[in-house]
Amino acid sequence: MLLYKDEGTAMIDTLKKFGLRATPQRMAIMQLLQGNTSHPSVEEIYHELKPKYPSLSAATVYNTLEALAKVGEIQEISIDPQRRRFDPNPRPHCHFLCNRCQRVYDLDIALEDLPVPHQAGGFNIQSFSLYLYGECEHCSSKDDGTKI
Amino acid sequence: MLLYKDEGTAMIDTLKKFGLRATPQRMAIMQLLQGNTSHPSVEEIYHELKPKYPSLSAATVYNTLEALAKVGEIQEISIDPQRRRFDPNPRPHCHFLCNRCQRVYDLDIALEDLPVPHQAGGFNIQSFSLYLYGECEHCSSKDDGTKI
DNA sequence: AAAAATAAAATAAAAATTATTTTTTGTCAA
DNA sequence: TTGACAAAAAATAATTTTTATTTTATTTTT
Repeated sequence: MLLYKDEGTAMIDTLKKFGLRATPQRMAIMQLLQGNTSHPSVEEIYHELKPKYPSLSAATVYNTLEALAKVGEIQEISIDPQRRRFDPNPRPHCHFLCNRCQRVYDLDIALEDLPVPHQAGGFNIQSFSLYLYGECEHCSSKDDGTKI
Repeated sequence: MLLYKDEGTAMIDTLKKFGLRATPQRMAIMQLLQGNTSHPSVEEIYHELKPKYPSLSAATVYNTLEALAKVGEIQEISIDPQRRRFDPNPRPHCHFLCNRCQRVYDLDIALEDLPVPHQAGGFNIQSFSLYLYGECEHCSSKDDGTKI
């Protein structure tokens, strides 16, 4: 889940555990994700790290995020039709997309209690996502239709 | 909802009702969507209609789908992180993405009964989607890991 | 019926993603 | 150890998806 006290070594251990190499690029991406609740896109991560890692490519950001998602350290969320977003918290939880400012928020709704079957109409259900849409507090408070 | 007995005139009426012009491209796209349960992407629609409408562009498919979604005649679904998909049935219902064959299916789970609040943590919730992931019947029946 | 205004289509451009190539890192035998 | 080989990851290049701009067509107004 990317929450380490002794960041450096713990991140290396996590990567090693899954047979992944601890490259500077990966470490930087993991560090950026640490406790990040903005659900960044590849572009956002790339843009933020590029200055410090001039050789970094967007493809590497994809590779790293996909690798981390594959082993369950982070999760990909597809609430935003425009781009893929990622959440460093891999535990199933609910997400909210503001129709005005397009920000994605975590929402504390207990998904465990949702009556979603494991089997329905011949489909073998392994996981699910609940995405909510509407207006966030900031945007709601602005009655002139502008974004925050 | 794109289910017309007398297709031509009914589609024209629907478009007129929303102040949209009944162009050949739009009619063709609406016709293709009629009763279509495959949740096609822009590319799929474009590819299918291009032979009959050689001047058709992908942008027009986008424009039409977005226009129809805006007035509530169809809905956009973001279950597939790889591309935008569309459903001619605009009523809220559940979708299932097969992790193996990547097909999207409609699922008959009553969303009305789901205990999703209208207000949570300062967020004003206007709509929601429930996306399920797993293996479809066809893929499950193949135990060798291949797609159907 | 012609001019202006609006809407929609297509083309062109940009952004997002994937495939290929290059570079780096690790492994194993000499 | 160290040099060749293999594996992994990074970067570049290419493709695909989406958006912005321009062109064409339709409607409205005179």
